[in-house]
Amino acid sequence: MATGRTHRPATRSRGIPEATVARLPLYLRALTALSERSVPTVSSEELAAAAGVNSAKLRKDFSYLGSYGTRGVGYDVEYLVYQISRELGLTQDWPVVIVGIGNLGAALANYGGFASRGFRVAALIDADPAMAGKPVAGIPVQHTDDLEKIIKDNGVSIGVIATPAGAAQQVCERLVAAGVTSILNFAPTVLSVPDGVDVRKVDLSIELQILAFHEQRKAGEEALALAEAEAVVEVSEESGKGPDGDVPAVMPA
Amino acid sequence: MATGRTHRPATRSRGIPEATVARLPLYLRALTALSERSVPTVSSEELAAAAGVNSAKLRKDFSYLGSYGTRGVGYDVEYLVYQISRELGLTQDWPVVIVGIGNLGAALANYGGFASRGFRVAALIDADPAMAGKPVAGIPVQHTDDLEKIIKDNGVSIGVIATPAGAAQQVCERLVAAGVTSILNFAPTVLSVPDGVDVRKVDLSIELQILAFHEQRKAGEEALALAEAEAVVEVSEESGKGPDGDVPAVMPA
DNA sequence: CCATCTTTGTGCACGCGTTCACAAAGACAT
DNA sequence: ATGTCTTTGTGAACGCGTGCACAAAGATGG
Ligand SMILES: NC(=O)c1ccc[n+]([C@@H]2O[C@H](COP(=O)([O-])OP(=O)(O)OC[C@H]3O[C@@H](n4cnc5c(N)ncnc54)[C@H](O)[C@@H]3O)[C@@H](O)[C@H]2O)c1
Ligand SMILES: NC(=O)c1ccc[n+]([C@@H]2O[C@H](COP(=O)([O-])OP(=O)(O)OC[C@H]3O[C@@H](n4cnc5c(N)ncnc54)[C@H](O)[C@@H]3O)[C@@H](O)[C@H]2O)c1
Repeated sequence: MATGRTHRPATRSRGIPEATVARLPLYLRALTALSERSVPTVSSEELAAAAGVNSAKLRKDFSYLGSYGTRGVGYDVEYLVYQISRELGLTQDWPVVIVGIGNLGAALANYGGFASRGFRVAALIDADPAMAGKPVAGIPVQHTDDLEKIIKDNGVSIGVIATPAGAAQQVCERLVAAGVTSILNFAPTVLSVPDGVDVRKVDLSIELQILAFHEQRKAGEEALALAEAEAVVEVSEESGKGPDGDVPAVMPA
Repeated sequence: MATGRTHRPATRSRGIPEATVARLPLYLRALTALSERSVPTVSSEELAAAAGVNSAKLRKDFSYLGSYGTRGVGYDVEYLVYQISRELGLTQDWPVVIVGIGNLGAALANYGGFASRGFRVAALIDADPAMAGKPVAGIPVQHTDDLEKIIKDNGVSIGVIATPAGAAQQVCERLVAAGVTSILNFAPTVLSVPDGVDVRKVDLSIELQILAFHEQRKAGEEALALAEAEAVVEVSEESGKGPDGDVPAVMPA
């Protein structure tokens, strides 16, 4: 998802696969829930079910972190929570700025899930002078003019962009110039960033379009199945019509 | 990202790879921008740059849809917009319901990017009786009691869940029972759904944790590089310390 | 101390996705 | 018509991610 460099120079350090990294938060969430219920140990099978993944995959994922399980018993919940947290860098505090405090930015600022994992909203930034000083989620909004100073004063390395698409690239450049090296982008634009900066994007519209594709496919197959059931004896009379019009104009009401 | 079934029984119809489907919206967005600037044709190289992908990948992606390019020239923008829209199922209207009209749900309801791509917010649903009837983004919020009726009356097949995590699974089950077959989940939970239902999730917390991992890795490598530069002659005196403590306690200020 | 039973950790095979590299296709000029 | 030049479409190689299946590890009970 990193837009800047799709080509990754391989996680050299201890080489945890990117796919594994993306699942660690999932495991952590499931483990935290178990921890809150004071469950002492958990098997790969149980934890995998809770996280919605294959148990072999989970075990392989954990094997990249080291041998933290006990054969015949399972994994110690508390210990694993600690190890994964440490691996993800959640044992330290990450100050985050949100730029663009509109509908979405305000919702993000109000989101409780931030603080629960070591992420702290250090500042809210918006270009609208009318918003400056107004508190959102208890934090006063600051003006874009002070962006660089805010970043540096707070030692921020993670920025969230929730501005309109047109402003995103420019905001991104200012963030990066000020020292931000990780960006979470909600604006529907491709951000170009220098090497060494990670970008991840969240795009509602893309997710919906992917769902629509599968939805259409389901409807198409259904219609096809119906057509087949009806025209069992019917012979193809007008085939070879080209690559177009393969899906008949059967729209689900 | 589909949580229900990670294992996909292969897109049988004409077999467009899942990875390609996920990129089509990206191409479509770039093409739409070109179309608005009245650019008639575009080469794979240019379009790939605009979409932030490799040009060979883009050409291969398009090859799954058919041969829509002209060698020596490139692709006809308008034609390609139409073909991709058709492939994604965006030539028809998709009524969508949003369940859970809190901070996030309200932001989603206010989002303009919905309508622009054939998605129409058919209804807003919340469990809070105090919200019933109140308009959000011009649409009156309806109570959860009527969920099934709303789904059926509007022929909704795509649902968005923006409730607290605790309510998500239950809401999901009601949606599915009422006929919804595609779900976009914003709640931080694993949803279990029957076969034939697609689930995609958007999880802010997970994205941030992935960024934190890389951020930590960057800081670690930097510290390592510094340490190496300092201790060029220094011999390892206390190695073989086990799999722990590999990253020294050097935290970025 | 030994047998049994559970569960981890991983070698291996397979399939998907990515990228390179190039032949073929066609536009365009002469 | 012929040649040149651009750009597509794709065969092939490679690498990553996934999941099976099982041996090794260790707990537990007698
Ligand atoms: N609302 C959603 O649910 C949603 C969903 C997906 C994506 N998005 C995207 O997120 C972004 C924000 O959406 P929104 O609905 O909150 O829009 P919005 O118009 O409500 O808010 C945008 C905010 O950004 C501020 N802004 C504009 N230019 C800026 C700049 N240069 N620097 C700092 N701040 C600036 C504006 O003052 C405004 O407060 C958009 O790109 C949108 O496409 C929104
Ligand atoms: N706000 C964010 O930026 C953000 C970001 C990421 C994830 N999330 C997740 O999205 C979800 C919503 O977040 P939020 O900040 O809007 O929370 P919120 O508390 O503001 O809103 C939740 C809404 O859901 C409604 N609700 C509760 N139970 C319901 C039910 N059974 N049926 C229908 N509606 C019900 C509540 O009445 C409330 O209006 C949460 O799961 C949260 O973790 C939010």
